[in-house]
Amino acid sequence: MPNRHWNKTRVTIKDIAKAAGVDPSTVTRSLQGSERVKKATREKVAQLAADMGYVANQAARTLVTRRSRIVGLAIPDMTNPFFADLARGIEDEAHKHDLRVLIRNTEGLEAVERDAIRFFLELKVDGILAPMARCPRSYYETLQAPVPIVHVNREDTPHHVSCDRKAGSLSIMNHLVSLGHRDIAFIAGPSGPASEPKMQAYREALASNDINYDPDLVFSFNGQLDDTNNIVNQMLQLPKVPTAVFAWNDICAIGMMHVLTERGWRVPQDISIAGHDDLAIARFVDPSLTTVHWPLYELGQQSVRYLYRLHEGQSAPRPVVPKPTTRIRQSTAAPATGKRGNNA
Amino acid sequence: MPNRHWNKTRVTIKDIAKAAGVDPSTVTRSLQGSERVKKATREKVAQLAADMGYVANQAARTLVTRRSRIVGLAIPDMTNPFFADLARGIEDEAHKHDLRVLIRNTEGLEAVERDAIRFFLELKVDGILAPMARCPRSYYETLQAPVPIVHVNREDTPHHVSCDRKAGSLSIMNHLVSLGHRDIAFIAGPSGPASEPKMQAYREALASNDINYDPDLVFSFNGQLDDTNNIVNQMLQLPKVPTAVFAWNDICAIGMMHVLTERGWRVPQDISIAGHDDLAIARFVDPSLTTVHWPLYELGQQSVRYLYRLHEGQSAPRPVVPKPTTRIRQSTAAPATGKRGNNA
DNA sequence: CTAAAAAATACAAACGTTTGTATTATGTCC
DNA sequence: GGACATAATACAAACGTTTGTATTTTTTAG
Repeated sequence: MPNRHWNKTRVTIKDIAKAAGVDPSTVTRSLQGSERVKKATREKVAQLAADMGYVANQAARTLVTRRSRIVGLAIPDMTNPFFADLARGIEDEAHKHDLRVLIRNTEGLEAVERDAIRFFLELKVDGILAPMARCPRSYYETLQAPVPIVHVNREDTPHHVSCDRKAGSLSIMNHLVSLGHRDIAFIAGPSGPASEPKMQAYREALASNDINYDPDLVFSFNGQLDDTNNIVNQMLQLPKVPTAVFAWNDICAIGMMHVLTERGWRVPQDISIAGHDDLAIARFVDPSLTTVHWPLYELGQQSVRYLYRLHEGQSAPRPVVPKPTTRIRQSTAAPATGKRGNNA
Repeated sequence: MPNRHWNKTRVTIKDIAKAAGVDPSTVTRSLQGSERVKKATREKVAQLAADMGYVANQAARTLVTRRSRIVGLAIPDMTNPFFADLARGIEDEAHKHDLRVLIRNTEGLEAVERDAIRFFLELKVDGILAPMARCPRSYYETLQAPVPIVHVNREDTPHHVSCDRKAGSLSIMNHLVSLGHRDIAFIAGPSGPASEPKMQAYREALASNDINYDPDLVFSFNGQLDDTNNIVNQMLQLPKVPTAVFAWNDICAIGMMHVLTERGWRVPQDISIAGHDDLAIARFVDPSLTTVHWPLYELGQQSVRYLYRLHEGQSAPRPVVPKPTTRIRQSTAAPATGKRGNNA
């Protein structure tokens, strides 16, 4: 017969104390492994706790200690593999500091993000990690949270861990130009503070190579794979189809490669495609994707380390994260000279 | 100057009470919107709370109410898009019951899964959702948790929500047989309780079509995209390369299609590939993937609903979830008659 | 104007830990 | 065997809410 009474009395530290014939405080200290309590007692308590199925009450613990050893992680879109390496870095590092990571999905919506932050604050987490947070800087500035909130991949907030957001984009743009491309499309991401540096890099690279900026060559990607269809449609209708594309991220780049191939365009012969992030799949697709390697794992690690320092009240120099680098693969080549695409 | 003192005194209900000149109990009731307190007082308190930047202490709340309005979600692999729809269903439904969802990654490891469960239990969540949990049934049976633990996509545990795990596999196998295939490979997933029904369906389908079961045609997939390379390698070394593959899931199927294409094998002309789950990408790849549509969103919804019922102590009939159905697309066709592959 | 009913608020205990301090038991040394 | 140090344990207050009950205030009605 399945258990139908969920509110059954739980085993508390007091119950163990009673069973062991000691004071609750001795039980706590035993469970903490304190040297202050005799080894025999410690073992007795441990045994009893196990036998009685004791489960600590984190709520009570948090209440009195005022710390939870939990860090909150607010993630826009769990399914985006971009967060895979990042989360791994975060969890690995958190584990080293005996911290637990709790994730909340924000769906990339400001309202949900705010709810998530508030939720974490109510939970009395020791700190909050917010990669690619969508809420404006002003929100975080006025928040005055009692625990550190560290942003990842964003540079305009009080506490953040990031790496040179323009360097990678610049060098991949220069790569395209050096191959001979002049009509280079840029696919911007969902708008927000994270979006600007790439755009800036795009324009700077054009300028420094004496190429005019043409707003018609800038498209916008909503983050969903399906959207690449629309983008390609728009792009192919241009009087002069660009010879290269610098896409917002690998997802976008791969999606576009797919659609273009379906439409009979060969990558890189007819059109070059470059991505951003260097997700695991980037090496795996055909042709393999030229992209910017983004040090996600390190960003994750460093952000936890930084958060921890702040929480400990230590002076916290902004962490150093390796520079992004370009990975030149097969999806980029010199522009075609003759007819391109399937309208030949 | 950035805030360096994180342990600064927090605003509590008592502070508000003092400021408003009322008792703390009145403040709580005001914040809860209780009719028992005068409207004017309620508004005054609300205003004060906002002005003073009050943030409730969930720990204290949980301690006294013995419920947290949080459900824990232990997920093996966040990056697997399989969980995208599932999580969406879960979060949508949870929201309806004013529950928050907290996610913890288990990396598909039993030890981490156990830690996650314990962690949730200590956090005094109202219930735990464990899709594709890896720990053996015995673990959950003996756990005697004080809150309901509901498994999703698994049928051997006390509380679970699932749908007919064999029906989809059977019908896709029959589809392959009806196309004329007799040498059908099966790619099994990471071992575990979730793995068996598909395998059973595979064998049953073979048996009912008078096809001998050949253990050489069964491979094992570790869940990582890269692994499809090894699988294809092994498969192509068989004296008689199968004409169709029923893959563990869409990820596996898509990976294999990719590798096969690289090796010069055409899908479906040279070999048919069928997947399982019907992820969003399944429609998008080329050729589009024949697969089993798995009602993930509904599973997510129902599991929360079921969990909630259990938690409320209500009688909880096992939820009904729509049957999985097959989606016949372009990756399956009748077997080739002549020479296949690139060794022609 | 008073008594009773209703509305609004105050009181106090409880939830399960942790931790500083006080107390008791044990051991050590001359 | 006493004086002391040390080890082991007990005591008690606190963390910030919630909630049942008691109390006060206001309203209503006769």
